[in-house]
Amino acid sequence: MSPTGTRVRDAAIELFAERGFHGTGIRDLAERAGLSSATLYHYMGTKEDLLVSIMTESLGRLVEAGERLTTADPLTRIIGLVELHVLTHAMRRLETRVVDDEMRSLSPARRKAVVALRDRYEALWQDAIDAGVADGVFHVRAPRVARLALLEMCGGIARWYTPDGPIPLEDLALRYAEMALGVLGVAGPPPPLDVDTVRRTRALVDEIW
Amino acid sequence: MSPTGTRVRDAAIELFAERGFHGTGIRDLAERAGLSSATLYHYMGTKEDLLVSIMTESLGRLVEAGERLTTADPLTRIIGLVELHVLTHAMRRLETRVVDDEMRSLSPARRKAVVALRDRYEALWQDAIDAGVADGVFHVRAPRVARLALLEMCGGIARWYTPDGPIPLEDLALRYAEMALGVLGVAGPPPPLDVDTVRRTRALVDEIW
Amino acid sequence: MSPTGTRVRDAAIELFAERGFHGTGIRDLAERAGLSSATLYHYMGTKEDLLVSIMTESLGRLVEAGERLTTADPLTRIIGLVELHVLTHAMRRLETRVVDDEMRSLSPARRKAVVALRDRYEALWQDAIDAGVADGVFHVRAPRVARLALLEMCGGIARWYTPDGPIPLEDLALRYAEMALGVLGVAGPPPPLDVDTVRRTRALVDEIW
Amino acid sequence: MSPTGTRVRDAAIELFAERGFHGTGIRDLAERAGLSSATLYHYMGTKEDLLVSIMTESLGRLVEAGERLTTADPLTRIIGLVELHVLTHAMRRLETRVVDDEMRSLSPARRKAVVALRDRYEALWQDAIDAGVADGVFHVRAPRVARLALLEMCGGIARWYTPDGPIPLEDLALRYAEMALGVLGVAGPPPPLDVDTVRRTRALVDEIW
DNA sequence: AATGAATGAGGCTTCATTCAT
DNA sequence: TATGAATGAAGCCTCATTCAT
Repeated sequence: MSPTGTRVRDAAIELFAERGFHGTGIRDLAERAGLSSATLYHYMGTKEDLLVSIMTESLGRLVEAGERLTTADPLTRIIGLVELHVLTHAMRRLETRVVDDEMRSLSPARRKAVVALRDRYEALWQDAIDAGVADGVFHVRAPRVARLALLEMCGGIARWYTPDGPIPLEDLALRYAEMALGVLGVAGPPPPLDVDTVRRTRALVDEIW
Repeated sequence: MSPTGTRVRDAAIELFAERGFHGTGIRDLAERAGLSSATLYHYMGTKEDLLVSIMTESLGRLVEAGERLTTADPLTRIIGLVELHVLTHAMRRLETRVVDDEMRSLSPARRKAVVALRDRYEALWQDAIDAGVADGVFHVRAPRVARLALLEMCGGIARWYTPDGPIPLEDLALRYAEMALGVLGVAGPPPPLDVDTVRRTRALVDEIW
Repeated sequence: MSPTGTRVRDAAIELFAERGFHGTGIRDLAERAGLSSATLYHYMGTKEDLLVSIMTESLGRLVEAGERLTTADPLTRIIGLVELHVLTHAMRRLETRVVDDEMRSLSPARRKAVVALRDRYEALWQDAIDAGVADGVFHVRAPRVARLALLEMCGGIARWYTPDGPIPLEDLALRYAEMALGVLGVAGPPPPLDVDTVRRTRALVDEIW
Repeated sequence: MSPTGTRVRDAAIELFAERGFHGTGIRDLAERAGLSSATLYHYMGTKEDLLVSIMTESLGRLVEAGERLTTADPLTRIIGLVELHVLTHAMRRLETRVVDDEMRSLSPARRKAVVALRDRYEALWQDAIDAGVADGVFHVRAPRVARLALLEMCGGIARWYTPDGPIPLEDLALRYAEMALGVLGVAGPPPPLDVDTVRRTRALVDEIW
């Protein structure tokens, strides 16, 4: 993408995240990107097209990364997914917030494809949870509820994370992994829960973003 | 409040929850309430006043209910808070979504008071968690992160709950309580985790709403 | 219709006739009607709705008047139709110009109904012509072409007529009737071609408009 | 003119005729001509310049052809003018429609010259009609009205003609000539009304266009 | 010869709000 | 209590045009 195109995109991510899609005007976008509002339209279709492309790209990357983790055993998988989710929601907090919050702003026609992508991603979580329950390593009585709870819990970091906080991001990822295992009823801190795993997940994130 | 006033309020809750504050027009509100848009202004101040009053009332009740739970020991308290949060977010899912999602739509001037109320509520959680950690009954390495994670996890039910689902609400509250204790590193299912406690919490909700 | 509604309508008729639909801006309409452009929208739907309603009403009246003439013999009928067409295009020259010129400005969806109405009206002409040919009173070798030529010829008066001109309108109607009979190959001026007939047709116009 | 210049011109004729001047955007023109909208400006001045040049050239040719017919007697002249008008409006229906319909789209400054050209052309008609009336070969009571009616009638062919129709163009020209003589009150089919005359007029058209 | 980038002005329409009745 | 009428500001988007490359 051209540098200006990137500026438009970045402006949209910032503003949609801060003020919401409907709270962001075309003039706001133009001002943030340093363009006239007419020029904006050289770099996007409609405002909704811009939103869709942001969501699609972000979710697409998340799906791609998530699918790389599906080969491992359920425990390793869920740890990887938690780390992936937490890291991306911290490192890309603006665009992930847009994905998580602005689904409702899409027109039905455009929503379909985005929801399908999100469902693919959530299915990775559900599969890992179900497999862990089947293996007896997770103990939850309502696996679907657990998935929803975990996604909400881990994604929540995008609502408050800043790199200036007292806890380094890799440690935060570990804390979330511990909490997630608690949610899933895993007894005691299992071996894969160390910083090296987090770093491997982070490398994955860096590769795909 | 007059019956018509209630209709306006309910319409606003529904629409703000579904489409967001900026996605909802005065005309939408009027139509949903069965009034002309001019008449609307007999029952509200500005659109933002309406939002503020919805948020203030909802949060006010949550705070009031939460403060009734502060006498118990940390474990009982956190269980009560989780149940309270889950029950209200399920039973009043629209208005709680408005509270959770539309803070950013408030002008700075109006936001202050609402944020203060929310902070009071969240402090109840933080106090309970910190007390539990001090007592050695909770085992978390980042108590502030745990609070944020728990609130996000429990409030998330408002994004998907419907009374038609397969799991009765009281059971859901129990599941969330179990997951919360997992997050907090509590070992084994403790005594207060039964349906009677949920029912007591529900009675509290019914009393205050 | 409310007085203001009528002002909006009249402004639209004037401007659409003078500058065309696409050459008329919403601000032009508002200014001509003495309103703000926002207020305009209390009295119309979209700009296209306004155009459609003008065309539909005008054509509707023309059809209604035309259908009152279908009982007579072909010669009397065609004379009546010519007089009707000429009188309306002179007396209502602006709205008839809009009807005749702005069909192409309608979106396909809206065009359908208007074209159907116009076709109904033109069928009255074709039927009269065909009947006259069958009766041997008209002598034309291409009746469809004659219809098109006559309509164009008679409607053309809307492009130049002004009440201040040297020839009174009723005389103009007679001149057009004479020319029309010439087009249709009728030999010699037939009896019904006098001012009394024109006055009867004019009474019909006055009744229906 | 360069081939590309011709493409631009042809695109403009098509679109101005179909959608009107104000209904045609620069982008539409560019797309139809297969160029970018910036490149368009290498082949034209402003959009209005393009319109003016189309109208001027078309009218100029009409005037030139019309003036070749002024030597004959009134009857032959009017027949020639009718044939010329009908043939050009059928063979060049798009550009003649632009001439006939888009005069109002010209700014006053540019309109003057075009109107002058049109007036020169219409004077040819008026002169022929007046001469015929003076000679006693035409019988019309309002010669100016007859001119307006004839021009409208004959030019109308541009609104519906297609080469695929059931009647060959030369026959159409004859039909229009017959109708025109009817309008002018000429008794009986006079000698010059045959296909050979039409062919001569057609040759004139082919020479000048 | 050709175009991507740029823009001020304006396109149509809706916004939240007020006020006289 | 209720609303039709009214509006300045703003909504998203396209306009015709210019210019550096």
